[in-house]
Amino acid sequence: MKDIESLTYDELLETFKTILKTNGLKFTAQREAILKTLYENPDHFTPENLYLLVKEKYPNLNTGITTVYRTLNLLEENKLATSLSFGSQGKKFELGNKPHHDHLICESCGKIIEFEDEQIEILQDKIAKRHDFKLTDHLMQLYGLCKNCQNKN
Amino acid sequence: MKDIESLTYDELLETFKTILKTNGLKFTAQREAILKTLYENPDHFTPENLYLLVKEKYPNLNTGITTVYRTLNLLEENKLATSLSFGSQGKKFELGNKPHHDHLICESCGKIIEFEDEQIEILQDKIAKRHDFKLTDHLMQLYGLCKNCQNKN
DNA sequence: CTGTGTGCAAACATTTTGCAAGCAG
DNA sequence: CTGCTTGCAAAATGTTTGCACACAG
Repeated sequence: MKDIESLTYDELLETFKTILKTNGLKFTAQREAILKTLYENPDHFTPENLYLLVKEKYPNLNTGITTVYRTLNLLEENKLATSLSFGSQGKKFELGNKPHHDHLICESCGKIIEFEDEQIEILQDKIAKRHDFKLTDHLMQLYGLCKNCQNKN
Repeated sequence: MKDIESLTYDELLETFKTILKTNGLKFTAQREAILKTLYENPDHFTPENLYLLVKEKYPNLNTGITTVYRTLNLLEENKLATSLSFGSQGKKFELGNKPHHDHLICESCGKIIEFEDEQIEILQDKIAKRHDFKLTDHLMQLYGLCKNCQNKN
């Protein structure tokens, strides 16, 4: 499978429909609305944020937050989305199955920058090997102040 | 200040008392019980786990989980403890102010192995610089299967 | 004594679950 | 039609707060 982030929306939608069919699940308007909202806003969402945005964009669907949670979990189980745990509480989700990218998080304004670094990947593999671990995933988050917020003070 | 993890318990206790005094706070039996339990069990605790262990070791103090939370937050604010956010929910705490160490986490048995790697630190600084970030902290967690759990299958 | 600390219960915040009605296939 | 899906309300977690009493300094 291609990386999710390089798919057009139609390709993504097809992938999603295939997953649903394979699992005997149904394609519904709410599920599509959530997928599309994630696709069109390449940010990191809390379930709450996403819920509000979906309600705003598709008010007639009257989507419940329960459905947002259920859909996000469904997407994550099928590798169409990824969740991140942050400092204090809550989770954030992003569309895509990006095994090799990490996050820089501004502690002042909350901005999240994604980055990739192959050398980090290589080092992680070495470390895992050193401890007899078979790696399945990793999480790296760098916290600090972004350029803007450094200047504010 | 020396690294927390190299302190004897008495030194740690003195550090804690100094912090309390400096902040006009009081040294209580519950706070000591929690600190001592953390010191004697160099593991990663959820507040719940720690609460149960403290209750078991010091049943007469009748420590409440509220106090455990409050004490952990107090320790964290004063850099005597660090908390980690994990996958789904909850936090884990560990004693110590260890700015430069990270975790390997077994997804099967939950075991946590700590490691340090200077090269990773160096790379992180480079990445931050590349994005004009001023780093204050970082979190790196590698998920996988430990040796034992690989063999189980 | 004074004011901080404590445990309890209640409040909160986030996420999950039970259920009856709705709708996709 | 069948049974998966939905929204709602309620439950389940994990964490914080209000309060009256306890106790450290």
